Amino acid sequence: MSTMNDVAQRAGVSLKTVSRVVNGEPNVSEQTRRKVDAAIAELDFRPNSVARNLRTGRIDLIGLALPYLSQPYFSSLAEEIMREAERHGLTVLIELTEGDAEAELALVREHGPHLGGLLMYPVGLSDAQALTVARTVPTVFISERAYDAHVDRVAMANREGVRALVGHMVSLGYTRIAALGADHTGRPERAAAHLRLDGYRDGLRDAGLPYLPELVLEVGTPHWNRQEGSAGMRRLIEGGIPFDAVVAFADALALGALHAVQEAGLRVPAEVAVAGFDDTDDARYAHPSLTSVAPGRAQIAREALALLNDRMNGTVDQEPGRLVVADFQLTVRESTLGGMAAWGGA
Amino acid sequence: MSTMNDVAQRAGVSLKTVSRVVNGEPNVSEQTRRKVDAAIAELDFRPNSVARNLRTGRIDLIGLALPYLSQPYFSSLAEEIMREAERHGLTVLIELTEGDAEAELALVREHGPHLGGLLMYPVGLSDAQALTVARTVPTVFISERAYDAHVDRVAMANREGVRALVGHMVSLGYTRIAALGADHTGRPERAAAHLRLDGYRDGLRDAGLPYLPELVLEVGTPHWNRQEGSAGMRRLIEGGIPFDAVVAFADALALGALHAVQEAGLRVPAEVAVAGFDDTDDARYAHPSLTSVAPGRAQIAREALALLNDRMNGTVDQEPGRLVVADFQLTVRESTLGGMAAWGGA
DNA sequence: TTGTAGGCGTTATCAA
DNA sequence: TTGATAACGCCTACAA
Repeated sequence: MSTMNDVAQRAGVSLKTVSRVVNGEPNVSEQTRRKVDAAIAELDFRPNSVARNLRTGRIDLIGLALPYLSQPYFSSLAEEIMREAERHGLTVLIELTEGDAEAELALVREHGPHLGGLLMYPVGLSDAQALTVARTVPTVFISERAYDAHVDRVAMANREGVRALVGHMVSLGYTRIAALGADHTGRPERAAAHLRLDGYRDGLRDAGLPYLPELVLEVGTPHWNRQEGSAGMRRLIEGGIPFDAVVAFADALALGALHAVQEAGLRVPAEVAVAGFDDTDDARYAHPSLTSVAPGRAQIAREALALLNDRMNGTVDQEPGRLVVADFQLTVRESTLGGMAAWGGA
Repeated sequence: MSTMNDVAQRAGVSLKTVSRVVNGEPNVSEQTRRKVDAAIAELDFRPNSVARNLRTGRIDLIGLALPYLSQPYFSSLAEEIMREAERHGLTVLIELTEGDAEAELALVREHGPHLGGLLMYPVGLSDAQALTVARTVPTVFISERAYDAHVDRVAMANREGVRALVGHMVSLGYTRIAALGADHTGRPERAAAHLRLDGYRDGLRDAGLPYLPELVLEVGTPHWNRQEGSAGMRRLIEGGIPFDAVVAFADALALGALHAVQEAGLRVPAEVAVAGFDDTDDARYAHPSLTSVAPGRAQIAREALALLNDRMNGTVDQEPGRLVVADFQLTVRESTLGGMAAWGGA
């Protein structure tokens, strides 16, 4: 690799002049600029970002800490974030935490000081630990859980999204709407479940429908997967409790429910309507295709990077602790609306 | 952040002595070492890797270039690679190419010179471009396509895997076995399709079965998704060509096929057996659960990092161009074996 | 066993 | 508009 020095010699100018041209600074004559540009091209010079970072103390590398990459929500979130980071001229270093507080902390201890910023989807972190993280490196959380510690955060419209889902069901004439995925442990890391249940209650209230505890299904583990969804739905069916719709708090739960409902010989949506949350690809390709709430992944990525950028550049005097809630979108498909769309369609 | 200088002052020793302690070099008295360690702890000193890298020219950062992250195969591969990289003390910087040769090259131009190594799943790269990449930075390809340019490579057992799949079908008594996902364009970037078709022929030959072109289904696009699988299968069914098994070249195709077969009122596996390739989570959770070939992701990650590590450290005198083919595993589930396993089981 | 001098490639300072 | 010189934090070579 050629260095700035090589370019300077070749162009017959000083080091600093090359630096000026490279960084687009003013006060360089057009003629000099051309000479330098030519030399840069000839030598295929590329600035050494390591050296640049050392000198400026600014780092164009941000960390992205996620529990997993193999779950559709996280991998598509990661994709969006990487695209957005590129727009900001930032490079993304991905770390997996597996949802373990110790791993989340270790990562920050290890890499934090050498990162320009950090986007984290915290799982196990306590309030105190969250503060430690945010003190080590400019941080933005992507999380449904609110932290006491003041950290900038981007969240989904959990409550409003489910509320709209229930409203949609009601508008189609369904009245005995089950909720799938509730949590009654009250543990803070299950905030998404709590907020979505709140939204479910809101939706019922909007419609003047009663809240029936027997229609609210908890699932065995905090993992919202198809098996849990399927098992939960089977319990409801076997319990003989009448219902005509299911609002699941995640697409995976909804897909499991879909399976159990169909296995029980019930037609979807003629006899039972089903909807999910997340709008994953699986929802689009399911049979029937699944109505779902799209949480605005692109916006989440955009907002998260905007907040982080502010912090990194110090271009904001507001205290950390800002909250942005992304807009959601209700994506209606066959599982609530019937056979209008073709299988696999949007 | 405190620097080595701060530590040196605090401990009352020279900069170099601190450096020795930090890097675990010999020739430091136990007493001095303790003094320095104490100062390091008090100041919470962490070596600045930027400065270190600038000086040593060695970088513990590797790039991982993938076309997408939102497809299950790539996200789970990325997970495995990150786990393995951590074991090697390497940090992973992920880049998305979207399968575009220009993006693949740009990424290498931009970041290549400042990376310790690169793992790439090339898609659009020509032979000449592959050489450019490998010259810029120590590179290992994860790819089914063989490049003329000598670059180390890790691949799946495409041919052997499908051959085993066909053998499995034959052992269960199926004789009219369709292949789904063939490519007759011969384009090099579709090497996986070619090799898997070879494996299909091998399997038939092993069993003394004839190769019947009417049972070999091409899909419309190079994208192996459910819709393509479903459409392909429908063509076969509507064509009235008798068949009793389907070997799909990807799980997504198999899942689409499963759907089309069931929609046509055929029972799986009683009337038609179905199998895929990749062993994604979707295969495990499908209904019926899908028999598939597990391509050995963990081993692919392990071998790729082993090869890359060799190159980065120069601990190998072999020319680049080594090839490692990962072991595969046939995962038999309900879609070929019947209702022995519970839905959602392994 | 310990320390000094110099330099990695870039940007910042200040003078010309 | 340009350039000489110092500095970022660390490691290597060599000297003490």
